[in-house]
This record gives sequence, structure tokens and C-alpha cells, in this order.
Amino acid sequence: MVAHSLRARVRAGMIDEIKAVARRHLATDGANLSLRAVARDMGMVSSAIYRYFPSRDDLLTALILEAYEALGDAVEAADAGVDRADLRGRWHAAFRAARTWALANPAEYALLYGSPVPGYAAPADTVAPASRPPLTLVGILCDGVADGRLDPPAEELSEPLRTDVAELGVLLAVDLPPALLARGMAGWTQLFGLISFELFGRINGMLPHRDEYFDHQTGLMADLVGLPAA
Amino acid sequence: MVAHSLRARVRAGMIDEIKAVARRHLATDGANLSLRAVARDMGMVSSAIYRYFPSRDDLLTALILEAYEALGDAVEAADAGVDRADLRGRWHAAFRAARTWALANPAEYALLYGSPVPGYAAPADTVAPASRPPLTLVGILCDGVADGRLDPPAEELSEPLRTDVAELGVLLAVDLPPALLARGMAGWTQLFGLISFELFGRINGMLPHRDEYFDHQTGLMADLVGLPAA
DNA sequence: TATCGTCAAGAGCAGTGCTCTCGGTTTTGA
DNA sequence: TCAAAACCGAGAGCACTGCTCTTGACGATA
Repeated sequence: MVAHSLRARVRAGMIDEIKAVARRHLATDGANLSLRAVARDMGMVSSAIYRYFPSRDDLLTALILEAYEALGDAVEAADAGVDRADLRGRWHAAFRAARTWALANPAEYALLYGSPVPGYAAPADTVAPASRPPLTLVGILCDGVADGRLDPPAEELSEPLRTDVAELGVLLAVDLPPALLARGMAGWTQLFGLISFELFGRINGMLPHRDEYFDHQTGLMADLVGLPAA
Repeated sequence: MVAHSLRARVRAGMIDEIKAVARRHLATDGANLSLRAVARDMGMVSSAIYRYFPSRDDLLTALILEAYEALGDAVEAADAGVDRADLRGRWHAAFRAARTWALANPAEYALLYGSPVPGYAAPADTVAPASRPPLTLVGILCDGVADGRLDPPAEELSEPLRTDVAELGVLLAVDLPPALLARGMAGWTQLFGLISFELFGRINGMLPHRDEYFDHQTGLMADLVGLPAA
């Protein structure tokens, strides 16, 4: 038993080291991760990597899963760090946490929210961790509706869309008026649109004060979903 | 003259054919475009391609430029096809045109708005064509402010941001209250966030009626920038 | 102790971008 | 008109990639 767990332990250590080295390469060389380069950095031969990851895509998948978890942790922790009644503060904290994580890990963010890798299909395991940030946002809305602090929007969704959004609500296990859920999705879309624009260089050269710009746009979306001022 | 223009003409024809074949490969194989595969499809040897494009990145750049122009054409044409006074109709038309083009050309859209290719730096020629869609949107806002149909938002931007956005306004040669320009940028961000989410599979499995969803979110942003109803 | 699973190494295959050289054609200019 | 210059395609070759297979050694297990 001890012997077996010892071997298993060094194996787990190898896997961790490979992922760490790969993450380092990802940060410098971008998404085209070279297995051979990773192996070189570890003083190994490229074929030895295949003892631990059956293919390059599996290594990428492992990195993607970890990145989703890290982003989810960051967003949820930021939300949890604010007084539950301060809906707007929680909204801003969640937005900021996502951006901060993305700026600190641009290559991994690009892996998650950039163009999908051509031959690569995201496994189903990723959908749960990937939905943690949007779930955090709609959680804020749910809390607001529950204690009457947040008034749902006046408009009603017309028919084909209303049932779609309602079904999405039961899928996410949230109880929100469809019109409000749709506005929440606009906030979610805006969040990652903002980060992608900033990270992918679409606002290069303009807007030197990025933090202020991001916070202001965050506030616009907070208004859109109906969060009360302070 | 005739002789010279004859050779120049077959050269231009070759360049066009290479781009066409490359675009076809882009659609099937994604962003990792293979020069050798393109050459094979043309019955040529890979080195012959280098007579026309000094490197693979230059071929990619040519495709990117054409894609930007095509997208810009589509958006501007859609806007131009609506009665100038119908601000909301123009807004919706521009949004829809961008999405329609992206759905018809997913690989090229990913090239423009996906994660930047690692070793590749977008040349400066791309910034002008890339700004045509957002310029179309702010053009609608300008027209609305000019004829008094659109009331600027009540809020005022606080200081570091206000000058940033104002400078951006002069850069774009538009005369808008900074707060309104910021809201316009939110609409621009939302547009490409929506398209990216849809195209990159982030709303797979939910929302079967994508057109209705897109139109509704477009309307939310029209409200945000203050476009009058119909 | 003997056996079986695990491991790293190496050779090798097919593919990539890119460079260079070699003939042949076309255009140019005196 | 005819030589010089420019252009073009083919081919070989380099360094690199992901991946497969085989070989030999090590360590845990029964």
C-alpha cells in the first residue's frame, strides 16, 4: 500500500510539474503549446510525456479545466467578500475579479474565451466550471429579487424567446423573471466582451485609464439589470 | 505596356486564387492555415507561394484585411439601407448585419475577433477598417443628437475617464457627450460579445431561438444608448 | 525469487514554415 | 533585334512539430 501510494505520488508530482511547465510555456509562446519544448524543459524526451498525457489535447484540456476553476474561484471569492446586502458592491467585485484574473493570466484567458482551437472540442466537463461566473452574477440578481431590493424590469419577453429564457432559468436552477435573466445575460456578455476587447488589443492606444473605464461600464450594466444605487 | 500589364494581370490572378484557396482552407481547417496544403490544392510546390506572399503571416494579413473590409461593407450597407430618421431601425440593421456576416464566415470572424495569433502582430493597416463597425454605431448616435431625436444620458463621467473618452471622441472625429460615447462603446462591446459567445459555443444547448435572443439584446443596448422607440 | 506493470529513451513517420539553388520563361531597354 | 534583367516554378534541404513503436531497465507484488 505504502509502496503503491509512493509511486502514485511521484506520478502525481510529475503530472503537476508537466502542467506547471506547460502553463509557463503557454504564457510566453501562446496557445501553440509544444510538447517537445515542455519535455526539453523537464530534461525528458518528448515521448515520455505520453506516459502522463495521452495527447497534446489532453494536456490542454487539463490546463483549461484548471483555468476555469481558478477563474471561478476568483469570481466567487470576490462576491463572497462583500456584504450580502450590497448588491452593487458584489456586482462590481465579481466583474473586477474576472478582469483581474484575466489580466494576470492572459494566455489562459485566451484559451478559455478566445477562438476555439481548430481540431479541439471542449469536453463536457468544462461546462460546469465555465458557468460559475455567470451563476455568480445571476445569484446576485436572485438575492436582490428575494429581499425586494431589486425591481424586475417592466418589459415582458415575446413568445419564442420567453420560453427559451425560462427553460434556461430552470436549467440554471434560478428563479428569475425571464426579462431580468435576459438582462443578466447582457451583463455577462458585456463582462467578457470588455475583457476580450482589452486583452486582445481592440482598445489599444485609446483609454489610458482602463480601470476607470471598466468600472464605469460595469456600472452601466448594473443599472441595466436594475441594481439599486449603493 | 500591354505585355507588362499582361504579366501583372496573371500575377494578380494568382494572388487572388491563392487567397481564395486559403479562405476555403480557413473555413474547413480553422486558423492553422497550411501553406503547403494551399500549394497542393493549386498544383504547385510550396516554395512557389513565396513568390506571391513573403510569409504565411503576410497571407494571413491579406485575408484579415479583406475580412475587415467585408464586415465593414456589410455593416455600413445595412445601416445605409434604412431611413436615416429611423435610428432604432438602423441600430438593429447594423447589429444584424455584423452577426449575419459572422455566421456566414465563422473562420474569418474568429481570425478578426478571436484570440490573437501568438507570434502575429496586427499591422497598422488593420485599425482603420477594423473601426468601421463601431464608427457606424456612433454615427447613428451622432445623427440622433444632431436632430434632437436622441437625448444624451443624464450622468456625467468623473474626471480621469471623462478626458479619456473625450480624446477618443476627437480621435474618431465625432462630437458626442462623453457619457453617450461610453454608452455607445458598451453597445459595440455587447455586439461582438454576443457574436463571439454564439460562435465560440458559449451558449450551445441553450436558447434555440438565437435570432430572437440577439434582437432582444440589441434592443436592450438601443435602450441603453437612448434611442427612441421606433 | 520470479513476474508483471511502469517508465524513459530512442528511432522513425508524416507533416509544417521557410531558404536556397537551379533551369526556363517573360519582360525590358539599349 | 538581341542581350540583360526580372520573374517564375520545381526541387532539395533544414529545423521543427505531434505521435507511434520498440527496447531495455527499474521497482512493486505475489
